Amino acid sequence: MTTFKRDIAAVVAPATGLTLEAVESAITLPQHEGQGDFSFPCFPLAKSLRKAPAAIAAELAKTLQPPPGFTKIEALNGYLNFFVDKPDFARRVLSEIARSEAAYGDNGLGTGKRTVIDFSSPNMGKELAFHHLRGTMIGNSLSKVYRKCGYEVVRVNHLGDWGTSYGKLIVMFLREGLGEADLSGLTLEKLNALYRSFDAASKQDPGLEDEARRVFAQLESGDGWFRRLWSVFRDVTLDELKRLYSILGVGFDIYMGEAFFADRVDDVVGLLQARNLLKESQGAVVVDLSAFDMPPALIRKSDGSTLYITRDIAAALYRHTEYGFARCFYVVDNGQSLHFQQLFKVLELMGNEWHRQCEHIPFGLVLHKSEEGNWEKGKTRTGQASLLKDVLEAASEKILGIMAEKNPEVAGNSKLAMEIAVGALVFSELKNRRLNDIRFEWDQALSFEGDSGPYVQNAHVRLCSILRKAGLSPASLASMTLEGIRWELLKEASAVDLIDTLAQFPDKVAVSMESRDPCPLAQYALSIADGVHRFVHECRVLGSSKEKERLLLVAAARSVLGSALDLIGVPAIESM
RNA sequence: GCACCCGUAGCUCAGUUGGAUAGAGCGCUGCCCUCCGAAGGCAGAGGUCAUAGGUUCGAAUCCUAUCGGGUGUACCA
Repeated sequence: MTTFKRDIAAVVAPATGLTLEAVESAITLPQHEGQGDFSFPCFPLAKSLRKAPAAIAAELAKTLQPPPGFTKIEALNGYLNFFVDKPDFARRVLSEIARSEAAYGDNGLGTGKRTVIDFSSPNMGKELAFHHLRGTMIGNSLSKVYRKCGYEVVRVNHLGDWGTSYGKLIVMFLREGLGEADLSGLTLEKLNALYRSFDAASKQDPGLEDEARRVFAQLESGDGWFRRLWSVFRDVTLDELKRLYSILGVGFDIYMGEAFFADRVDDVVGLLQARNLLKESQGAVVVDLSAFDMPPALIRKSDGSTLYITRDIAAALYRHTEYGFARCFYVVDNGQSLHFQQLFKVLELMGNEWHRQCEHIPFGLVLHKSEEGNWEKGKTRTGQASLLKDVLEAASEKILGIMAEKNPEVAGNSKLAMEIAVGALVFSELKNRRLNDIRFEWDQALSFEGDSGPYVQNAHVRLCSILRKAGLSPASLASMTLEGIRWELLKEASAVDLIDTLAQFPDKVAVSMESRDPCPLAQYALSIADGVHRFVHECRVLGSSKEKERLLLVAAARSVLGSALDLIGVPAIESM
């Protein structure tokens, strides 16, 4: 794509007096038929040339020679429209895809740089709710996209395994008369129930909150029994967590929770003190941020225990010295933006120039309908938010029914049903821009029609099916010879459009990276699927006189669609 | 009050370093399986891009204000 733009720039720049870069970045892709394949708008030239844009375009169209690979240049509405030589375009695009395969779309933007991506990061003792899927899959996708751009990526799960919540769990555990003997059979459901009963009990007895804080303070100062309970609670949660991650196809390089940083907070306090940033206020130790129009950062509570910003400072310092990151991303919901503003400001005040390399990647909240009928942030503890495992299960069950109805060959394949369920749920999370709030409704979450994961997966399935019937494996692109391919035969509108779409993949990868949003790639997967469905509908592949050419396009489309699906975390299945 | 985010078709949303005639899906009206998978394709209806100003040759996109919705705002994470 960029090589085509560069070729155009080489012709246009000398004639207009603009730089190559200026021309290249001004070139756009036209939307409508008859406008060619690449356009250069002549409007900015009107002032310097003191001529109407339409006249400039007309004159340039007359005098310029089409660059190699182009057939003609036309002027229309003040635009200079460039028409590619279709067979040559097909040759260049498909050859490149065939040559690079899974590496197609790679770019070296991040070569030699390391990026830490902190995502998912759930709290221990609580079930994963549906809304955790968003951050988890955005982080998962971004880590793949950044890897594709050459970055070395460190995926960190910053577990919420420290804090007053543990005081609450321990208080309830003891209140219910449980002990060592009950630890072996402990489940995450039970821990969740403890949270709920704590909430109920503390409504009756507000003193319980204080007790929980006291217990946490004891835990933090090293109480052995409490430490033992904490450790079991954490393990129980982690087991269930990893079960769900494996269903989702998500992996982490490091599970390092807040507890790990708990005994580094004294160092943080020391550093803050050395910079003379600390101040006592209402019995607590804070960094005053009023000069920056922000509430103070609470470093230590009045009972001496720490808060999560203190541990986040410790974690940032640790990550910087340990990984020497070029970038450190925090994929956390938009509700925490003030926290991250405070965190980055404190890092700056501490004299860390690298605070600029830290970035909050916020995403919109999942809203649930309250009893009053308002849309608001769901709460796991009140049971208002839906659990991720329940949604996954309901989705795969429904899909199992659809499979039995549509394709007897795969009926009863529950593993496949789960892959389709994951594809559906993940795709619907990522097809919209990450900052949009999402309203959770069961019938919408379980809707698999239209622009959905299954639709995109189905396009991949059909390509695989054609390749299979041709006696080829889905990944057979590499083994196909380009010798004797008659490129001019790929001339039907659906074939031409599909090739055009495939050519855009590298640009979409870069856009997704720059915007730190998987959405452009999800939308792109959708447009490949559209193109695939139209192509296989219009153009018979097997047994056609153009079988060799069309089979190559099928294999190339399969390869690019597979890459796109992989980047957004939707399973690229081969039958359904 | 202040801060962050959102407002595009009846509904859910793409489109955003400013470019030509604003696009999908769902729902609605029809059409297409002796044809590699119909979880598909084709056609139709549906829009003052929240509102009002501004910048510009050009604004859904940038700036300002207003309205509406979500979230956060000192000892939870």
